[in-house]
Amino acid sequence: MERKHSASMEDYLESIIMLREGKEAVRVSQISKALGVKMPSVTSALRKLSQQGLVEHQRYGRVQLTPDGERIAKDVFHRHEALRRFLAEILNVDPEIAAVDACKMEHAVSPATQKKLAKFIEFVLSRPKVQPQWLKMFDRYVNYGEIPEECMTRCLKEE
Amino acid sequence: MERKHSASMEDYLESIIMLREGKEAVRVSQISKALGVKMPSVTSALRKLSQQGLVEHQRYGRVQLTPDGERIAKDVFHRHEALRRFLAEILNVDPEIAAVDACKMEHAVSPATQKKLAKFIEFVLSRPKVQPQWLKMFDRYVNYGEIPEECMTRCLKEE
DNA sequence: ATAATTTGTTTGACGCGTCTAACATTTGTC
DNA sequence: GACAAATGTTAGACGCGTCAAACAAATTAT
Repeated sequence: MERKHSASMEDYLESIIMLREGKEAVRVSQISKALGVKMPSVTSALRKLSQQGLVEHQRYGRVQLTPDGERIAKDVFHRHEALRRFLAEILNVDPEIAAVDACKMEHAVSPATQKKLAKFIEFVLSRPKVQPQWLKMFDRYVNYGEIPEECMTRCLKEE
Repeated sequence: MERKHSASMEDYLESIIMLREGKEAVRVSQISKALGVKMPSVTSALRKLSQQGLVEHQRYGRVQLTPDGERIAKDVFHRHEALRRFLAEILNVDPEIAAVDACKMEHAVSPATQKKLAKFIEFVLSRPKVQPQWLKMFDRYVNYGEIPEECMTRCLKEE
């Protein structure tokens, strides 16, 4: 689980796995568009990833992940999703902003943190009876400040 | 609140404000050690920050933040602290790892996210009666899996 | 099937942040 | 105060990731 890849290379791998959903294979132009970089950047990134055995890419052809590349791409994607969901569904950050922030933060999350974060999201969101009040309370706290203790207690007792 | 500074430059500013605590002024060597870079890197970063009006630094002299630099440094520091506390005190990530992760993530947090995150930490930690059970429950969830609903209810009713 | 368009690659350049090696200044010591 | 040690700077190089310009292949339209 050593994180020996740069943020950029992780972004390329992640974008490949995301673009591939449903479709057969991925084109350079798609990656370029998805990441907001020009095509030469993609070409050169792919050469590098190819040398590292993470993607398959023949000239003018489609791009595919090797098993190793797939593994890493999924890992990055999971980090991204955990962060995005935490921001959007728990902190109630605007979805657009949550996605953007998650995309930058994902590269900095250690395995230990990732594990805890994933558990935390489960913990907070998985109990449907608790979750709505809880998050509503938080939202109220964000917008209007402290919540009277008695209200807190009353609401939570309803679980 | 436009984030127009690189992660590196933010790190330099943050390290200056952190090293300055208590002491009078900050030396290049201290920054170098704190950030794990060689002194020439510090010198060149300071030149850049100086041109941008964020630090005061005369040759062979001490380093100080300008009001602008101070503002930004504090902002970075607050992001760092919010993340570190979230990871360490809520997710219960190992403190060392939490600090390291926070230090890398801090550059990716938008103002909107920062605001919500700070509120969230307050919300979770500020009510001393609720907080210990709540976090203990999460910890148990992390280590042993799902918690029976009735236990959950019983524990939370105690608030 | 040939021309026009879209897609992809190569080349060479640049900015950023880092480093080493060599040099300069300041500080501490005798 | 001179010398040694510690501290800081300059100069020049490098890796990374990006880009624009020029070129090449593949695709689409006529």
